[in-house]
Amino acid sequence: MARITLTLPDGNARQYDAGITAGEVAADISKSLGKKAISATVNNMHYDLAWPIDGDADIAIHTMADEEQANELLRHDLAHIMARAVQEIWPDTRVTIGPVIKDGWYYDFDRAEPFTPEDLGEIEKKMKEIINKRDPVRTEVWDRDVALKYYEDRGEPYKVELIESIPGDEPLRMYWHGDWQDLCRGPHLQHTGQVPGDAFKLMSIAGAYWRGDSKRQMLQRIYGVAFTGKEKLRAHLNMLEEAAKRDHRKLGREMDLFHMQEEAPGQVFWHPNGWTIYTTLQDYMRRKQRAGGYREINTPQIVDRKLWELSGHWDKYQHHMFIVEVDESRDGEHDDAAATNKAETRINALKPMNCPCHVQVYNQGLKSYRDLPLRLAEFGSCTRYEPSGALHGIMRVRGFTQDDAHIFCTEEQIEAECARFIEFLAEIYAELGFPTFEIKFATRPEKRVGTEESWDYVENALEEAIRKTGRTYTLEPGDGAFYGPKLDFYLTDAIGRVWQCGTFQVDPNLPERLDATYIGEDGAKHRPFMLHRATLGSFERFVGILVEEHAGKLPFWLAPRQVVVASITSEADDYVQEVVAELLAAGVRAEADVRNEKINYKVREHSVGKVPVILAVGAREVEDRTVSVRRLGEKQTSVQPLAEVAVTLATEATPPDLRAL
RNA sequence: GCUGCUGUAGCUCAGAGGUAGAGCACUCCCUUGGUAAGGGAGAGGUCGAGAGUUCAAUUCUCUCCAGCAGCACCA
Repeated sequence: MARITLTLPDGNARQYDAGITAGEVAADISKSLGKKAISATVNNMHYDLAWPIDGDADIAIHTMADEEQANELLRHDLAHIMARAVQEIWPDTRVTIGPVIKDGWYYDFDRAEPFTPEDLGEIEKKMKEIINKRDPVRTEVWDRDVALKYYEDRGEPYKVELIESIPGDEPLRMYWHGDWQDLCRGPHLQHTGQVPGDAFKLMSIAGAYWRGDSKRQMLQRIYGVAFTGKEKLRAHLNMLEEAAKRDHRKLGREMDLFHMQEEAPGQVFWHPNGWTIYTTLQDYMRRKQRAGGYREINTPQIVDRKLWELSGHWDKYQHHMFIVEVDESRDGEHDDAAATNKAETRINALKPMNCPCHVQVYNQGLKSYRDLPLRLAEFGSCTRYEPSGALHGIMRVRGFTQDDAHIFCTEEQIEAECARFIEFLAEIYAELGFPTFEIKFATRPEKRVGTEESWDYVENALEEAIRKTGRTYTLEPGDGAFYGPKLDFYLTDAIGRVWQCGTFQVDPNLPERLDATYIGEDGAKHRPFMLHRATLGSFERFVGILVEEHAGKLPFWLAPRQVVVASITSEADDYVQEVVAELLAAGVRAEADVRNEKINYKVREHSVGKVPVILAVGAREVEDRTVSVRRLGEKQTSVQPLAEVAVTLATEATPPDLRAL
């Protein structure tokens, strides 16, 4: 029997017979470790205690104290336990797959009857029974034929399909939780009793396509969350509650930022408060872009289909466009007669993107290589017929405005423009309170146009640009557009949700289709590259992110209502107006509250409304020309001279790019 | 778009086969109150839209619309 050497994390090496299991190793190290062990990491692979180790390896034994591994195991075991529970309650249910995800797991089932929320309780109860039984977990490796036959006989077509999709040389591993069996890569715990029965919860039921393919069967997915202890579960549920409180749809209503209604699904009715945030952000971006070498333009909203046919969008994205048909023969007096005259009907589309229009601006007049790089920016209002199920508050809408720009440049300029953009974006994100962000680099997809050399060059330029900014990125191989690679910029909000905002895409295709050219140094016509880029993405989404990130308590300069001056007695009313006037003159968004209400009431109402500063004035303040300053979230107040407060607040109200250093 | 759920006053929600209720918000009155809800009165609803069953539908059934969760999508 061959001998192998296993090296522990402390560097200690031990000799064993090949084929020893991780569990046996743990027991050999110490009796107590043998009891506490749940799994092992063997050469960076998460190993089941029951799996044999065949060669020399680094090994680390895990116990429940190793959060990462413990979570993975217990969540995966819970997936199996849940599937078993479901099949025990409803034997006619077919099982499919059940992976571990962030904070928990899901399992997809095929069952004629829909699961109801009440069913979740029943399933949970059954799961707890299974956990209490402490059923042993057992694993075996099976031959393909045996496995296929097994699942065919049991009428589990999804499992059969799964096996057929697994490459032939991979071993098929089976796991049993008690008598219940599932095809599974593992690893797992040793018995069902190791799963903490009080630290999991079934969360929701939803539809999900088999194999993620919308053309295939829709299954029923049950989501669960699980942790190593019940305090952690409670903390997680608590976090979800907090997240719900800062939902921009809820805050949007509470802060009177915007509303949406049935007649215009996916489009925003901005109220004064929300529009203040929006325009403040837009003014800021306009200044940043001007300083960043962009020229701002504006292009039409409704464009004849001919242009979309030329650009290629009519072919591929027609179903995502709002089509506007206009009878050109209409004269306003004989609508009925004219409407029948189809020959004069003109078909337009609301622009779903700005790029083709920007090329039209570029194409006016001859361009020289001296004009490049030419950076054309537009706060472009776009309309897209997004699928109904995709809409989400103001984060995913049908009508939105991008902080869009297209940079026309030569191939050699791509790298510098890319680096320049990353710096541009990084500064803006930092000023808006997001010092860190993630870059995803999407490279050439399977289906693509262009030569390999060109892809090599452009991908290399982007990579080099990122490198020069000293930033890191994650590679998304094959995720690029069919015409070129792209960078996407992601922000993480205060509760860990990730949002795609910025983007940078290299496009040699559209200039080709729309025949954009420039005259080179050699006097000949050349084809420019087009770089699509957006910093915030869309104002709608970004306002939503800001609201959620700050739980409505926006930075002072972005807060729609910055200061409320509240009278304590009506004798102070005149002074209140004076204070408001002085603050307004200083550039602060101030308003008066001289309603016949107690100061307690006013403080509460404006605090709930997330007004960052409340200035209360009564007889004393009138006398001394002071104000009592109360900051949102703080209990104590301080009485300060009005003149001083006006200066302080005026400074805070200044956007970050205009502040003196 | 798909699966499931939901739609009652501005908001949060209760309700029942016989044309509706609470709290907050709103209006008016009293109260001039010192930092998170003072008191009283009043007004406010084709119960998402349409069709069907019924003597009778907001309630039951169907269709549509919108929203929510997830999936798919996000050029």
